[in-house]
Amino acid sequence: MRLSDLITERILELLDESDDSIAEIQRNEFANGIGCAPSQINYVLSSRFTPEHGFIIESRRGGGGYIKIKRVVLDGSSAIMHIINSIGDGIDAMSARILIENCYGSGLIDKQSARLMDAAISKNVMHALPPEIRASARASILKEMLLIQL
Amino acid sequence: MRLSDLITERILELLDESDDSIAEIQRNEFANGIGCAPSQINYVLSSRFTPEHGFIIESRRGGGGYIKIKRVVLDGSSAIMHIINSIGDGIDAMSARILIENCYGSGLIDKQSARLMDAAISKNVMHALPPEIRASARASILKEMLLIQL
DNA sequence: TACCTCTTGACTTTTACTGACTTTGGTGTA
DNA sequence: TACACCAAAGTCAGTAAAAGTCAAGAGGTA
Repeated sequence: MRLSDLITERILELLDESDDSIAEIQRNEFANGIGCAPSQINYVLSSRFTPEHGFIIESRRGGGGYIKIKRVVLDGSSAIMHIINSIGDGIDAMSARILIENCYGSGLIDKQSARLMDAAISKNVMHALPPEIRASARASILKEMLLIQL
Repeated sequence: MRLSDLITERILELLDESDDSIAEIQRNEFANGIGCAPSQINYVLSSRFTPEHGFIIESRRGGGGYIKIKRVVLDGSSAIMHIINSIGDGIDAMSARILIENCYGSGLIDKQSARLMDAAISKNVMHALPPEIRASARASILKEMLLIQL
């Protein structure tokens, strides 16, 4: 198993254990418990705990420093509207997948809808389109599909 | 025996051995065990393990990467599989709408799925694509979305 | 022959991980 | 207060480990 997966798992565990959806760690100590370089924690946080994934990070350096990982829960159709607006005219494959995952993770859409969205913008579909219009095609498909979730 | 046949056989074996119909391989290692170029695995996957054949591929690059081959259909005679095969390389807007309606009417898909399919191939989406590829885009989107209903 | 399937290898892109160096905050002391 | 020092976290460039892409050629087959 990858280190980054292990780290992700541990953080999610901490989040699940806490009742306010906040995990607080000390970077060096945490890295030590896992057996990796401290900077690896930053790598995982910046690649998997971004606002797009539905998390907010807050930290402090110096003596008694810490890192707080907060899970933000979106709700309601205003959130969907907000997401639709954030998509803009184009979106790359990775961002789209993360967005769908985040919508599902925060309960805005159900699993079946998430799977259908993934299918609609899947590689097989995009492959049939000219590369230069894929981003905008993804965007418009996603937006249409999110619209009916309102 | 051709390499591609051998590779196909090995993957099918792995699928049969697994109890969840998912074969997970590491491309380089797998290619090495067979004695072929790693890219040959991609060739086999893209020519014989397509959605039309009833498989879904998922992969990840980078350290600890993998390729997952999922068999989504065990019984090629299912109604949805027939419909997927009947779509072909292209479908016009009207036929697509009727097809979705029929799937819903006959209970093959639920209402939410039908609405999402309509949204994914709606006028707004198609409008963003060059006219000459709309039929094929509709077809591939529909096929992908129908596949996950299996 | 002409066409299609296969096969390869060079090159690209993505992801993971580390370590050296930087920045920031807290604490103790003259 | 000012300054030195220590204890954190942050940054970044570099390396390695994967999978993806594509063009070119080989080999069968109608």
